Amino acid sequence: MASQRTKGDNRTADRILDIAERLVQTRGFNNFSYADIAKELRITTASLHYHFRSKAELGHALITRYAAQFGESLQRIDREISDARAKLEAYASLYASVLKGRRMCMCGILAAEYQTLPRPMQRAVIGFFDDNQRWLAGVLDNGQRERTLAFSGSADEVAQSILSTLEGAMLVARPYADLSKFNATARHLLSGLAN
Amino acid sequence: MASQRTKGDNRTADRILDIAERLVQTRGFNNFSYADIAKELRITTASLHYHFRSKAELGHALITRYAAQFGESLQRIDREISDARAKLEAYASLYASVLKGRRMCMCGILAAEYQTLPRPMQRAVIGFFDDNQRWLAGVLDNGQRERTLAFSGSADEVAQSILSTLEGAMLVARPYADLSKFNATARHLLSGLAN
DNA sequence: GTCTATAGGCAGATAGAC
DNA sequence: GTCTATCTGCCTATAGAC
Repeated sequence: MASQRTKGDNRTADRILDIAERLVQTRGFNNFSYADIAKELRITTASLHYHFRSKAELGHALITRYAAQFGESLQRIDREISDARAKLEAYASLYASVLKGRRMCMCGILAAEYQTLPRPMQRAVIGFFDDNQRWLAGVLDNGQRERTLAFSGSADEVAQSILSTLEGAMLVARPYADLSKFNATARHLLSGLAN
Repeated sequence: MASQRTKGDNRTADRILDIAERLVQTRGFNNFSYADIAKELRITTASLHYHFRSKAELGHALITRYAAQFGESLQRIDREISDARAKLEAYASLYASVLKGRRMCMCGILAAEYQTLPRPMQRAVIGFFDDNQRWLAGVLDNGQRERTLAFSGSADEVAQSILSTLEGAMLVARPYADLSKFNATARHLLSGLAN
């Protein structure tokens, strides 16, 4: 199918994605409508369908863009920080900054709705988690070799554990609107990896 | 308002709650309908409204019952297990058994939808988390005194951390339908509290 | 690219008979 | 307690004019 990239001007498509992204991260994929976006953007829902033929397609585009942006953040960490422990702290800060906006990690909230999502979105959520875990495992491996990190079990298992803990910390802290609840968990998590 | 408790026979109400509970834990509160329950129970949606006047009321009853059952499980742990570390393992097993049924913790999935929930349900979700954290903090305090557990930071912070980690481990593991992913995180979590 | 108009379905909820 | 019938509203999506 022709993606919106093939259409000349995609500033509108980007603005749609911006609004939809915020709505997904605050309300979940099934709990916002084309009407919500249309109202905010001051266009009609019919126009939205020109940019994204279906909500499923919009949803898939959302995850794709989100994962790409997150990947860029990880590359920036790799570029600017060499110490493994500092990398993990920067990683946790990515989550904290999302939570600061009263949002969940997009794939965290989609994981909660997983069984109601269209297949392509399900696969993309899994892909996001896999990418994160792979990156974390790499950081952990390096840290262990350089003796700046210490942990028992495999790097994969600990990577899984870090991802889960940060997602859970966001999930639980958000209803309280209390960033310090998140930070306490992140701090405890990282202190367990100190050498 | 007259709750369904005041009405003579509440076997039907209980069956409604059983079905709705499973639907919430697999799909989320906003992603199932009275029609779903009605079909499974072979009654009409109009009859459902006799037992629970509104979906909001049904949702509140769901959390209340879930929290009460969970509380009973905690009491049973307190009764049957004295070692603090073994209590935490039993606590993690509660989560594992929920996940085994492809379900999320009810309040975990409701936390993801938090901003779309009616006020009374929001308060009940917070209450569930508070209760769990309080119980965990008590276990941690005892374990620290008896030197069977060791951790840095306050018992409250570590309790918060345990709750968050287990909720997150469920959230992330469920799309993979892989219990071992959950277990790896739970094991890593508890190993960090060993003495 | 955006609009009006509308289709077709599903949601939660209520009235009133039995 | 359960039913039929119905209401109102919202949802995603499409046809076709501009």
